[in-house]
Amino acid sequence: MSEGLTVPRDYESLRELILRQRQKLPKRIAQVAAYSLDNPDEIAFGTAASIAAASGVQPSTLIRFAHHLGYDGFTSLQTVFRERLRERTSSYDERLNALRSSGAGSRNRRIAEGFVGASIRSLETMLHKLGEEELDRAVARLAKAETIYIVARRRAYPVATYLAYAFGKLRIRYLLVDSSAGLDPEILNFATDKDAAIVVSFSPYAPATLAHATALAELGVDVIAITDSAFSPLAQSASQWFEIAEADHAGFRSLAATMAVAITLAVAVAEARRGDG
Amino acid sequence: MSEGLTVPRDYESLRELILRQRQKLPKRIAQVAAYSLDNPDEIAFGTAASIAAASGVQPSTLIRFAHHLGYDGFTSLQTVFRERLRERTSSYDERLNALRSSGAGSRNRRIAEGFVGASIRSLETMLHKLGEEELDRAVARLAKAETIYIVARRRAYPVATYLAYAFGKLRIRYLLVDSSAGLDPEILNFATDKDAAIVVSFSPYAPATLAHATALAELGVDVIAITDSAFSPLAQSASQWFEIAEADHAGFRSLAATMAVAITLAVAVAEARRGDG
DNA sequence: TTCAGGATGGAATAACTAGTTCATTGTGCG
DNA sequence: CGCACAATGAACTAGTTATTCCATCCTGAA
Repeated sequence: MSEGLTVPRDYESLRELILRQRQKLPKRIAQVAAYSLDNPDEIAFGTAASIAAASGVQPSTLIRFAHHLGYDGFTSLQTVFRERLRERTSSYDERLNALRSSGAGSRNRRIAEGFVGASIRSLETMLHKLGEEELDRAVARLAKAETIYIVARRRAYPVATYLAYAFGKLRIRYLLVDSSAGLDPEILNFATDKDAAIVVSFSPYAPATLAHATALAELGVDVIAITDSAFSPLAQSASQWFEIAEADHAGFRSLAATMAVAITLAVAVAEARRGDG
Repeated sequence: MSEGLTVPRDYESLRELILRQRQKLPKRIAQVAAYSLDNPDEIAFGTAASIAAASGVQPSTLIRFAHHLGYDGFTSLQTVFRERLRERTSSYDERLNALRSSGAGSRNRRIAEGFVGASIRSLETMLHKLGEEELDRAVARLAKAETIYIVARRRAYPVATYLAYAFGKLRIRYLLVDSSAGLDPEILNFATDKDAAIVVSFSPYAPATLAHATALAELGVDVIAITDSAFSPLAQSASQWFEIAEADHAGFRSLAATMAVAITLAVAVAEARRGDG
C-alpha cells in the first residue's frame, strides 16, 4: 500500500490536517500529535525511539500516528518535518552574516539591510508585547469618540499624517493638530469629554506635544498615548498608553511598529463602529 | 579520547575552522569539506552513507573528516549542522500562524497581526528586489545635489515628512513641497539642474505629484521616483525609479518598505557626502 | 454482563547505521 | 631508486533503527 495522493507534503498542510483530526484521534496518538506540533524540530531530528520517549509513548505509536494520517511509515512523516527546516528562509542574522563574510553587498545595501532588520525586529517585538485587552480597551474608547484629535511632532509626525490619511479614508472624524499658524491652543479648546485623542511622542519628547496632551486631558478628553517608555511624561496625562520599543540602525529608530499600531487602531475603530451602527 | 574543548559547537565557528584548514586537508577530505559547506542541509539530514555517495567518497572518509576537525565521530559533527537549522528563527508566516491558531486572539489583535504580517512581507520583498547598482546610482545622484526636493501626497505623504525629519537631522539641505498656501509652482521654479528630487507616489497617482515631477524634470532636476509599478506615470519624468510592492491588509497597504527605502537613501546620502568631504 | 473491535504495550526482526579494521594505493624525502 | 607513512577503499562489526506482530487492555454497544 502506498500513501494516497492526498497526504500533505508540506508542513503547513500537515499541521492543518492534524488540527482538523485532533478530536477523532485516540488518546496516545493525540498525545503524539500534540507533541509533534509543539516540538517539530524534535520530530525532524529525532529517532522514533527518542521521540517516543520524549512524548511518553511507545515507538510503535509513532508509526500508528503516521499511518492514521495516511503516511506509509514514520519515515515519510518525518520527511515533512525535515523539509520544513530545509525550506525555511534563513534568518536575517544569518543572511547578513553570509553577505558580510562573502564580502558582497555594497555599503549602501548594508544600510538598507540594517533598516529592514530594525523594522522587522520592531514589528515582532511590538506584536509580542501588544496586550489584547489593552488594544480592545483603546479601540473601545476611540470608537465612541465624536472627534479624534491627532497630536505628534518631529519623528512621530509621519505617524500623525498616516493616521490622518487612514481616518479620512475610513470616514472617521479627526483633527490633526499641526497648524503652522500657531493656533493649536484655540483649536484644542473646542475639544470636549466626548472626544478622544491619539498622542504620539518619543524621547526627547516635544514640549508642544506634552502641553497639548495635558490640555486635552484637562478638558476631559480620553488621551491614548503611543510612546517609547512607561516613564514617558505622556503617561501622566494619558488615560492609556502603548509602549512601543523601536529598534534603531545608524542612529535612526524605525517607525514600522508605531505605524502598524496606528493603522491597527484606525481600522479597528472603523470596524468597531460598523459593528455598533 | 573525547573531543577537545576547542571543537566548534556552532556552525559559524565550524565554518571558519574548515575554511582555515582547507589547504592542509588531504584531497578526499577536502572534497568532503567543500561539500559540507556547500550543502549543509544534506549533512544535517543525511546518513554517513548517503552523504558519502553524494559527495563521491567512502563513508569512512566522513568519519575521518570529523576526526580531522577534532570531533570524536561523524555524529558529533552532524550535531553542529543540525543545531544550525534548529536555531534558525522560524519564518514569519509560521510564527503568525502559531499565534493565530493558538486559539485566542481578539478581532483587534488579528488586525494587528495582519498589518505586522503585511509590513514584514513588504520589507522582505523589497530587500530581495532592491538592486545594488540601482541603489548606488540613486545615492550618487542625490549626494551631489545642492537641494533635495521632496514631493509626496496622500498615502505617500508620511514618507515625505519622514524624509524631511531625517534630512534635517542629517544636515542635508532639502525642501518639502507641501505648502498649503498653493505656492508650490513658484517654489519649484527655484530648482535648477544642480538639484535633485525624491518623488513618492502610488496608484492612484496624485495629479499634483505627477505635475511637480514633470515640472522638476523639465528644469533639469534629477528625479528619483519611489512608486509601485514600472508602468507608473512617474517613470516618464524620473531619471530613475524604485519599484516598491507593498503588501496590503484590510484595504490598507503597508508603508514599511517605502519608509525603509526612504531612510536608507537619506542615511546613504549623508555617508556618501561625509566620504567625499 | 458479554462481546467485538479498536487501542495499546512490548517483544521480535530485518534492515541499516556509524564506526573499525586492514589491505592497498599514493606520495614525499633521502 | 626505495623507504616510511599518510591517504584511501572496502569489507566487517556491533549497535541502533523503523517496522511488524501479537497478546493484552480498554471501551462502548447490545
